[in-house]
Amino acid sequence: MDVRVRFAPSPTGYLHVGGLRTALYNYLFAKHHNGKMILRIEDTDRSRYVENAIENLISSLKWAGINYDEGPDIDGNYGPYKQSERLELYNKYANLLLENGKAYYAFDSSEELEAMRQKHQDTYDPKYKRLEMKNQFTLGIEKSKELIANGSEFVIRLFVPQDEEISFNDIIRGEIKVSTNDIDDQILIKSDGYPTYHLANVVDDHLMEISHVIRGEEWLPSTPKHILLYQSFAWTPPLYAHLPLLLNKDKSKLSKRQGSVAVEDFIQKGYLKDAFVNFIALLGWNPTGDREIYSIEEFIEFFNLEKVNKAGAVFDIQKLDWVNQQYIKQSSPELLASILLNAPNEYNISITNDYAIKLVNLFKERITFVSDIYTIAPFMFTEQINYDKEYFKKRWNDKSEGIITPLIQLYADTDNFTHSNLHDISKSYAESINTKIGEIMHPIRLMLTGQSSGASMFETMEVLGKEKCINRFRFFLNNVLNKLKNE
RNA sequence: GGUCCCAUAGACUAACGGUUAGGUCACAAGCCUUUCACGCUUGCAGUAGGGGUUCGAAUCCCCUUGGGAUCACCA
Repeated sequence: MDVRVRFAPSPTGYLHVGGLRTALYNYLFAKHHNGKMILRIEDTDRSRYVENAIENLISSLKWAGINYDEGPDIDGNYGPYKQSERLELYNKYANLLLENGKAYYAFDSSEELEAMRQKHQDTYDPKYKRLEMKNQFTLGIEKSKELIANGSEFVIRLFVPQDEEISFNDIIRGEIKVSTNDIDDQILIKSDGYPTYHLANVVDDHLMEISHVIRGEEWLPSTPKHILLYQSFAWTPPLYAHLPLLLNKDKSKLSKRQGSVAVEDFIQKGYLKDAFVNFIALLGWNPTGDREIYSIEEFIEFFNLEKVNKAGAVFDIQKLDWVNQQYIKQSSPELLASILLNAPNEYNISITNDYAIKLVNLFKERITFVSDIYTIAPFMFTEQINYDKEYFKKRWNDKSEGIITPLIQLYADTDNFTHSNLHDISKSYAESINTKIGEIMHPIRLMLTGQSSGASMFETMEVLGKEKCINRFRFFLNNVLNKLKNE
């Protein structure tokens, strides 16, 4: 069997991280089996139309490297790939069900439906009461057709039989059985002529020859309806795999209320694509359990639905950040430099690629995001050094000025301003005056950076360059030191 | 409330029915070091509870408890 899977989001504004995980698993599964992945846009709710939503969705998928084979922007033999462009199809198949007695017309207003639910509120039974409402059964087929001919609004509902058992085999969860007595007479075609998810989904999956439906667990309760639809059409249903949910800290379904859920938010925060994908892939599935970092090729090679977990997984930002750090450490300086150069920052200077490469090499072991360099090392971008009183008290003592002044002259006298030479000069100087190197490192860092800790000092000096270092030393001694002492 | 799904440490997870229940994040300590990180080492911490089946159960079955999803002319 040819593997054909689909990711079928509705364009409600942005791609949810749960959606990305679903898309990713579809992609990994398709690639693993040399199959095809389809992107289908489920835009059958006109009231929820959002400008640019499809473009956002696609750009987030592309960012993550999920390259589907067919979709609204990639032609295939099963298009169109937007449901709003397939309306005749749904109506055609709804009519087929009507003719076969598997579906029927109904004319209830939203007020009447509301009243019906109110009436059965005590038993909490909101299912459609076929024999109590206004439809083809209570009005008769003649009257129904007359109403439609006269322009009455109508919907088409699925006729759900009594006392039958619907069962299907979920790849992740095994056999699931539900009685038809628990299934509602679902609306298939809305009064605006658009299909609901259930009809459109089944018709499209069939016509697009989808072999495996891999989707979120929230769809599990409506899968029996879909099976019933397949049976009503006498079609063979696809295989199903319902993925565990991504969860908030409190174990509820991951939602906007408890933090970012839009993939674009994570892009904007500066997560590396490969890191984010790596983290998402391992939420609910792990090929071995003793590795945390995999390439996308390895994910494709190892992916299998059978090993996907059943229980939901909490989306833990702390671990995401750790994964991102791992990727920063293993990324090329060129890549990191280009990210740094493109990251927004508050400094009105333009830095060279060469300088950016030096910066990422210097700081990449102590950042979570590349752009952190701008916040942890302002002294690399501006001469406006902020000298903190607390740091001064911590890193400067009565002897510091006497120790540092001659050393500055030694630095000024060398033409070889490399970290190793600076280290040698400093070390032999410290030995000559019989002091520990820490006695000179701390004051130097304070003078140059205003900070009490940070990256390797001599490497920092090399990146900064001789001229800036000497100027800052002198400026500090002449203009800053007395102020700090007197504060 | 009905229906369905789920249950290994705080979080992510591994474990043909046979392991001292393994790895990772977080947390703690130590080492490294000019500081802070990185790294390394060590530690803390788990099979929800109760019954079965079995020579043997985290693993299979049942019950309880707990959590979640879903029940729209939204997807």
